[in-house]
Amino acid sequence: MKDAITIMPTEDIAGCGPLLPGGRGAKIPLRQQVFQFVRGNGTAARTDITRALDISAGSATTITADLISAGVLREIATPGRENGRGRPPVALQIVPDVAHVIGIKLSYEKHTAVLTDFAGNIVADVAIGTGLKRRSLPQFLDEITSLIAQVLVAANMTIGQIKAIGIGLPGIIDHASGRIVWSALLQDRNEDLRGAFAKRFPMPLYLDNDANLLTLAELWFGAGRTMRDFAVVTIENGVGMGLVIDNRLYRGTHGMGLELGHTKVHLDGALCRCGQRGCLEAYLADYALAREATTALELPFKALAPPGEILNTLFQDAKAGNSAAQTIFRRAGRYLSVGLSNVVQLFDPPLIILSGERMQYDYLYAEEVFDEMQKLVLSEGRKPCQIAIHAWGDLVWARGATALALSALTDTMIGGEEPV
Amino acid sequence: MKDAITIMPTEDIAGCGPLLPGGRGAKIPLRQQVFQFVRGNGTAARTDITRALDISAGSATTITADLISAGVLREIATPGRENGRGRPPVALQIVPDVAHVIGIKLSYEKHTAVLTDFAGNIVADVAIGTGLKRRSLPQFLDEITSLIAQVLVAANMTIGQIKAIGIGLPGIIDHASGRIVWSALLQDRNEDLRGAFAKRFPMPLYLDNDANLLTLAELWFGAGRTMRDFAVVTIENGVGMGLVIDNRLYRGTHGMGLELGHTKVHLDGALCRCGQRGCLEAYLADYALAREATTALELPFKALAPPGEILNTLFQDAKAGNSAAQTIFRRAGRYLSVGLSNVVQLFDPPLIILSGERMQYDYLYAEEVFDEMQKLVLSEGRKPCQIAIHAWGDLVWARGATALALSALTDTMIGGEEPV
DNA sequence: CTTATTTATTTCAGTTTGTAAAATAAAAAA
DNA sequence: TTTTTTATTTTACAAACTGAAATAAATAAG
Repeated sequence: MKDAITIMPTEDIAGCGPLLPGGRGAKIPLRQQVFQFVRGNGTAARTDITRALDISAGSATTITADLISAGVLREIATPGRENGRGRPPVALQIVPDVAHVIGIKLSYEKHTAVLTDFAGNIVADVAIGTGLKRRSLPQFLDEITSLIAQVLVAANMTIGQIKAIGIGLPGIIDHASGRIVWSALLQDRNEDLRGAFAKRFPMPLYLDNDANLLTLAELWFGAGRTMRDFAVVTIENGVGMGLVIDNRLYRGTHGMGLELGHTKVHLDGALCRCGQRGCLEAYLADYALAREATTALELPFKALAPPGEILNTLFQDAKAGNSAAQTIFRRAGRYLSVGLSNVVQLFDPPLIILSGERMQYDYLYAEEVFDEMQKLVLSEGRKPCQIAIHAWGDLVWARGATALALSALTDTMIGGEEPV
Repeated sequence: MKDAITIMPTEDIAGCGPLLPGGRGAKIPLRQQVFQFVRGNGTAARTDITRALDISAGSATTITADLISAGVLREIATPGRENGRGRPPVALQIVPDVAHVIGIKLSYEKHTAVLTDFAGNIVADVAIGTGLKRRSLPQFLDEITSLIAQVLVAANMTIGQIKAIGIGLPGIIDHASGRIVWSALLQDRNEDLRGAFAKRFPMPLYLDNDANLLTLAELWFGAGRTMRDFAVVTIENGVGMGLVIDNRLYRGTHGMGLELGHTKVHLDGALCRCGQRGCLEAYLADYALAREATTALELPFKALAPPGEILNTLFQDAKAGNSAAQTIFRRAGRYLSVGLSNVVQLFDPPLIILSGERMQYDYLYAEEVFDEMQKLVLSEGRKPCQIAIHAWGDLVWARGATALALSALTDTMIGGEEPV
């Protein structure tokens, strides 16, 4: 079973964006396919395009000429080949400073922002802490404005150079309308962030929830680039999930599906912060573990200690051999197996990426957990689902947000539809 | 909440097949769109096509002329309009006897077959009982051959007129390769039914599992025709599920997802016939209820009584006020709530169709069950998921199989890809 | 140094799949 | 009859490609 688990390196590859064309048989115009291919590979010659996309050489010439005259593509000098016979290919690349975008992740304790160029290269990033618990929309906008200002200073750029902004936050977000249906960060519900943003800034704003941001980050910069279908599961404050089908993010019909954390794994089970009982999250999320920890470790009741700290103590204790602490992790691990097996059973992805910042508790991500997961799955004739563990830096989310902005921006600049 | 539940009539509408074009922005050729539109509506004039598909009148002329000369479409005399002003539209329809298909459902106690024309009209149907438990592939093929022969006799047709055959059966079926990875109907696993079939019959064979058949039936003939996305859940021998996304059947990556019956709803819970514990099916399927019934009703241990009979007794007892019997249904109902809420939580469909032959136990399909389901779902800003209960006759499955055959046949006759 | 060979790119004459607008057809109303 | 209205057909033309021949730019061979 061990070979079914991969610990992913935090590699640094050229190019960004999905490397496969979108939806089955979907005939997106060659213009976009070419653009995405070049962006995906960093640089590419016309022949590469011809071969990779299986189009005629004539089309490659016409389309690249078109994109070059549109200013989004350019030829670059190649560092002389070593063993070439015929006419040398001339490499093309995205013109990086045609446009820039900012991606923002808003969270409970820290907000981050990343500024990238049109080719997806990071130009600058900033992080700010926040003391606020729940904010009004104007306060929220002030925080966003401040983040934008800071990252512009760090990049030594002006707001006019930013052509799109992507924002992600936990909660129920309506991607299509740009409204925040509900979020623990805000005082009120159903706030029209896009509308309010438009009164302060000229460029378009794209919103999504944080799990989708992470999934997008995997699709654009991570393990999912070469995968047509995969699922992403993340355990942080809650248990989040994202799904890519046919190289595009699947958001559910109303854009509020994939709430893995609130699927029920026990009738009348443990209490979840959503008010329900038996949610997967109530066995796995940091607050759930912290809750048990206060009992098991006979900690003094401290309402003020952040769950993160309690968990670290708990983890140290477990490592040191405290069997109560170990039980807590072990039970959580079993529930993780159940949750993952349900994902496999329903979505049948070839790969599940466990992704996020806090992929650290070995007890949760132990081989036995994945072994048990595979056992819980009907395995008649099934290829076992691969599991990849991907620990990113804390900029993942914001990078995902830049992907959101970039893909929308590409839509408007190249025309037509892109596989977000 | 009551308005969120619909009991569907078994209507009889003209036309068949999905009424909406496939995948988002998917540019399927107009030729196919036109064909599907006419088939979907039963009859349609060129103007209807022009307006509905938003194409130019010229294209309508060209394409219909093309389809007419290909022999798949024809003009029919219209029964004079009542209040028409201008030139009367001339109606077009699919030529029904260009081709015929047979759809077959193979099951534990009964096999059914339906023969339809190219427009999807039923020409004949047959059902045969079967005493066999587990068969060899040759025995299986003999049964299929016999069904085909009988339905041909009933329709007074010859095998040469059949251009495609669709077959569905419970188990793990590889739709793409036409192999039966595993089925309780067969002795051996990984049998190449398509290959074996090809040695006896000249026409192509399309295979799928029974839950997908039912979903296809809803998409082609039932409640799903006007829905872009919906889920189908069926409770029979097991708990099955199907999903339509963007007007096409979603099969999971390896074509073996959507095993709702084997998602876990209880760690170390009730024993399922799959060998695992805590599967949803172990609380809901007929064998699970029958298992409890033998305890509660203090029935003599009868290994021979079929679950259906035991269940009927149980149901009568519950109706008569036996509280043990009622508890059994009530618990099953609660688990159904949990299963459905998990479906909503993960897939977020606007509609779940509870479909199948045996939608009869009011205790399971009571309003309270759906009420509880809605309560189990995170409902912040969410439109409540509609529930429709659709009790079909026992030909549903075989009709779904004809849809499988018809859609593949259309592919080859009209060219290109269809949203199966 | 010149010529062949090889590989990359461009040019150019179709083809396919549509559209838009004018022309034609067929009916009811004036 | 003539007008009006709606349906269908015709015709010219555009967009997005393809395939094959022509051209470019390099190395290898003589």
